[in-house]
Amino acid sequence: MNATIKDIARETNVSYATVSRAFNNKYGVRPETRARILEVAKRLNYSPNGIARGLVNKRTKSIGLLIPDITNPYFPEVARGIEEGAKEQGYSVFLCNTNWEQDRQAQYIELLAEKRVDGLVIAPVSNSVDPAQERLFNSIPVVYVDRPPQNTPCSYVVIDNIRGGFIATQHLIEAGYRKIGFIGAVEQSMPVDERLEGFRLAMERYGIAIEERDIRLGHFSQEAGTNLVREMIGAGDYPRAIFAENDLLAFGVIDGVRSMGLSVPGDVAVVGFDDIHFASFENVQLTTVCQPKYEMGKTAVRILLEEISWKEHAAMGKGRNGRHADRNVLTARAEETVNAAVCEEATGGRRVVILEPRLIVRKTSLVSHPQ
Amino acid sequence: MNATIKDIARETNVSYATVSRAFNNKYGVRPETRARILEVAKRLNYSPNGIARGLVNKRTKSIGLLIPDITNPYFPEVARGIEEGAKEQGYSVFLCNTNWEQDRQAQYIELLAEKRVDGLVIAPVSNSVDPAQERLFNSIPVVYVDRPPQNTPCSYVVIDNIRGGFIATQHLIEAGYRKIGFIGAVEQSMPVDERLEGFRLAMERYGIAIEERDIRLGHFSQEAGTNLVREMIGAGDYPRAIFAENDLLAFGVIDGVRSMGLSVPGDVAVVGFDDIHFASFENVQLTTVCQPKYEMGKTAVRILLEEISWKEHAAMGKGRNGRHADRNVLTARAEETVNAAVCEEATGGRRVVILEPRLIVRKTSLVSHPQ
DNA sequence: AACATTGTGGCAAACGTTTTCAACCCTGTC
DNA sequence: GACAGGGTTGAAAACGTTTGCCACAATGTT
Repeated sequence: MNATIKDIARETNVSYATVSRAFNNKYGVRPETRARILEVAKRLNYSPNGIARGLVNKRTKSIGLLIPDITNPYFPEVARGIEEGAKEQGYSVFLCNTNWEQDRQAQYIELLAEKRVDGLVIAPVSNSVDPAQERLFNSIPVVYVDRPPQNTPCSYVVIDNIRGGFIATQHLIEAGYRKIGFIGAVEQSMPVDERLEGFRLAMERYGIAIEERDIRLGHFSQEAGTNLVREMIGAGDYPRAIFAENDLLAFGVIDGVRSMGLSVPGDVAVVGFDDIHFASFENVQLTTVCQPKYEMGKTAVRILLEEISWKEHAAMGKGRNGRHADRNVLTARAEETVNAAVCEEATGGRRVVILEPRLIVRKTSLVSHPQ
Repeated sequence: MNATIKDIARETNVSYATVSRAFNNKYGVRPETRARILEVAKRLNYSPNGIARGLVNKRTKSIGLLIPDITNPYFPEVARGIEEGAKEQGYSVFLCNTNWEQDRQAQYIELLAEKRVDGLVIAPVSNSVDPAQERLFNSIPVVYVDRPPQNTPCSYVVIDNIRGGFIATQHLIEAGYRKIGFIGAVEQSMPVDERLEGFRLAMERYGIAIEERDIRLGHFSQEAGTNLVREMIGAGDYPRAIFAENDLLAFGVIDGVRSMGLSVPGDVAVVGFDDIHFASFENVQLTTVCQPKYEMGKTAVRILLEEISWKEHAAMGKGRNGRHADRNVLTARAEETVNAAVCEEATGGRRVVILEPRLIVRKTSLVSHPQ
C-alpha cells in the first residue's frame, strides 16, 4: 500500500541501507545521491513507517497522559501545556481519561505499556498506587502532576497547596473577616487536606479560633458547594466569608448563598481555588487562588522528556554525564518563568517542582464594610 | 529489558508460535499448555509488544484526534466522547491541538501518518484541505466532526446549524421581539454562515425586515462579543434582542450590554449557541442552542471504527458483506439516541450524520414585557 | 491393517526499519 | 605503481510479533 524504503531503493538503484541513511541525515551519503533519494521518495509519497522504526530503536516518540476528566475545566489547560511541550520535541500524546476510577487508570496504564509509550504523565486518581503498575514505573519514566506520587520515587510537579490555602485565608482575614468557613471536597484528599491545613495555619497565625462546624466537606461538584453552604447558613450563625477549596465548589457556594436571599460579597465573601477560565467571567468575578496550570503541564513534560533522553543516553553507554548540563538548562528555564516561583530539589535522581500559587482578587471578596 | 514471547517459549519448552497463539486465544493450543504459558507470562511480567504486533498486522489500535484547542470549552466534551468510544474498542487516541493553524494541522497529519494511526477524527481548522493531506485520506479512514470536509468524500458528523440558527431566532421572535441582532465570529466561516442563514430564514418567515447594521462579525473571543455589542449600542437604535452565534461571544455580549448600564434580559435579551458548561451556571443562565457534543464525538468515533473494520475485512478478502450488517447496527443505535434526532445518508460509501440542535431556554431571554 | 481425520504444535517467512561490519572506489603520497 | 586513508555504499542481522504450511501423534473408520 504505502511505499517503503525498499521501493525507493529499487527505484534509485541503491541499497535500502543508503535510503535509510539519507532520511536520517546520517553522515556518509553523497549529497547528490541523497537528493535523488529524496526526490523519488516524494514522488512515491513515501512516509517513513514509525512502527518499524520504533521496533528497532525501542522508542515510539509518544507519551501517555492520564487525567481524571478532560471535561473538568481544570485539566484542559494542563493537557495543553503537556501537548505543547511534547510536540516541540516531536512527541505525540495519548489522551486517557481515568474518570476518577482507580481501575480504569490501571487499565490504561496496561494499554499504554503495550503501546510502548516512552513515558507517562499522570494526574493520579487517588493517592495509592496499584502494585501492578510498579513494574511499568521501573521500565519507563513517569512524572506526576497535580498530586505527588505516594509509593513510588517518581518526579512530580505540583503547587504549594498549603501556601495557597494560607494566602486565600489571609486575604479574607486582612479584609477584616473573622468568622471564616472552609468548604471542600472530601474525595481527592491530598490537595484538599493541604489547603485546609493552610487555612488553619492562617487562622492560627492571626489568632482566630476555628469553629469546626464552619468546616464542611462533601462531594466534588458544584451542587455540593450549594448544598454545603445552605446547610451552614440554615444552621444559623454562619461564616461571613468562605474559602472554597476549588472554583467549582465556589460557584456552587455563590449560588447557594444567593439562593438563601443573601448576597455575595455583601453578606458572604467567597474565595475559590484554581482560577479556571470562568472565574474571570464578568458575571462571576471570583476571587481565587490561581494555579499555573499550563506551566504545570509544560514543566511536567519537560522533565519527562529529559528523563527519557537521559535514559536513552544511559542505554547508549554514555553514562550520566549529560545530567548536570540538563540540570543547568532546567534551572535557567525555571528562572525565566514569569508568574510562578519554582523550587526544585533532586533527591536520589527524582525531581520535584513546586510551583507557587498566586492570589487573584476579584469581586466576590471585595466589600466596603465587612462585618 | 522486557520479557518477550521467546523468553516465555524457552521457559515453557514450546515454540514461540505457540505462545503467540496462546495469547491471542487462537484455536489449536491445548488448554493446559495455554495455562502453563499464561502462568509463566505473568511470572515474567510479560507485556505484549504492540509495536512488533503493529508491524505485522498493519494496525496500531490507535487513532488521531485533531481539534483546534482543547482549552476551548466546546471541545473537551467532544474529545471525551471520542475517547470513550475508542476505549470501548481497545483503541487509544492521540490528542492534537491544531491551534487554529492550518499548517500545524498539516504537521500533525504528517506526524500521525508516520505513527500509522488506524484512523483520524478531525475538527478542521478551516474549510480548505491541504492537498498534501489527500494521499493520507486515501489510505486510512477519516471522519470529520463539527464541520464537513470541503474537498474530500469523508464521512462526517455535524449538527444542523441552519436549523439551530432558526430556532434561536424563532424563540426570540415568539417572545415578542422584532428588532433582533446577530453577532458572530467571522473566521470560522462555515457554521457561522449557516447560523446566520438560519437567522435570516426565521426573520423572513415571520416577515421581519433585517437591518444589516444589526449584523456584526468580529473575532472569535469573549472580548469581541463585548466590543461588537458596545458598538451596536453606541450607534443608537440598537436591537432589543441579540443572537450570538456561540456562547463565548454571548458571554461577551452580556458583559458589553451591562457595561453600558443596560440590563440583560431587561433591556436586551441574549441567546447563545453551543451550551458549554458555564451557560447553565446560576449567575449566567444563558439561553442557548445546545449541541450534543459528547454524542457528536461518540458517533464520529463509532463511524470511524466501523470504517476501520470494514477496511480490515476488505483487506482480508472477505469483501464487503459485513457492510449491511454494520449499517443496521448503526441505524438501530441511532434510534436509541435520546436527545438528538439522527439523520444519515450513505452516498457512495461516505456517511453523513446530522445531529439536531435543541433550544434551552434560560434567563437571558426571559422577560415579562419585551419591547 | 491401512487410511482418513482431528488436535497440537514447530519452522520459517514476513512486516519495515536501523545499524554494524566490511568492501569498494578514488585520490594523493611516497 | 603500490599503498594508506577517507568517503560512500552494500549485505545482513536484529527488533518481537503473526501466520501459513507442514509434521506428528492419537483417534476413529473401513
